[in-house]
Amino acid sequence: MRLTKAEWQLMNALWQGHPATAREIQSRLPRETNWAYTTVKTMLSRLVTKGALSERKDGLAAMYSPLVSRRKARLSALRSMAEEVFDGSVGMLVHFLVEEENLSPSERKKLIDALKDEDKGGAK
Amino acid sequence: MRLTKAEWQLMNALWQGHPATAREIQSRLPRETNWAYTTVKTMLSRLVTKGALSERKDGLAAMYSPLVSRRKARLSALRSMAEEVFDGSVGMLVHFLVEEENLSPSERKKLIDALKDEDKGGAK
DNA sequence: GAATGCCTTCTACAAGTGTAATAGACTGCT
DNA sequence: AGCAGTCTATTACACTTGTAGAAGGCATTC
Repeated sequence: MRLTKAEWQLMNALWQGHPATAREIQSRLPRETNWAYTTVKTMLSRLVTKGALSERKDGLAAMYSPLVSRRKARLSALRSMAEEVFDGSVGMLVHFLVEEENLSPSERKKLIDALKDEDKGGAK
Repeated sequence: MRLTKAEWQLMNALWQGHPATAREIQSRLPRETNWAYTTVKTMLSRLVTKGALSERKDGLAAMYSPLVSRRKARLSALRSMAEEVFDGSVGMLVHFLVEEENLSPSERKKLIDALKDEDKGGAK
């Protein structure tokens, strides 16, 4: 499931709360994103076709819900990026980030803690 | 400079060593990528147009070189991803990765070391 | 019951991508 | 001189993406 930038914007809006109407979604988009209502609808339909969203009729209007969790979508995006950009190595990706991005001391601390927490989180 | 998957493959091949001819580049592509020579050429031309590569005539044949460093391309890809997928927060991206991906103990160790190395690397 | 407003589906269209065939040039052999 | 091999540039074509207008259906309200 490869999402484009525009699609991420829609999905992000959806994950914020669902089910939601096209109107609601439109209103949740980043301010810069000034899409006509029908543009939003077109995009949403395409996401439905792609299997990323479900569409349920509620009276006249359609209610949309994500069919993939944000977590899974994120994982899959990162995996693709590792694949294409970091010779398939997630480890290298992380390492690059840690080296290149200026993380704040508190962020560093949190990360170190997370890294030390070897086999805790059941959230696998 | 937004690169597509196919374009990353070309660029990766280029960064492996440059300048390089289209033939060389073609031979360095991942095995699964079975592009006709003219396909490679088309892509390369498009990358030249985009400003990602330079093309220099050497006799009949063209030699290509990257105009952006791999590092910069990677940074920019990660920034976009953070933007679109992690509410603009690189920190969140890293954290997500560290939590979700099973890094090997040795990778963890390397990362912790890198994180502790607060103000070392001049490679900023 | 005619106008207003909101929703839906259909259609459109330009730009970007993936993928390549074709045809024209030049090089080197025989 | 002519053929084989290699390059290049041009052209093509289907699919995807971004962006939206148009037209038709139902509800609300004068």
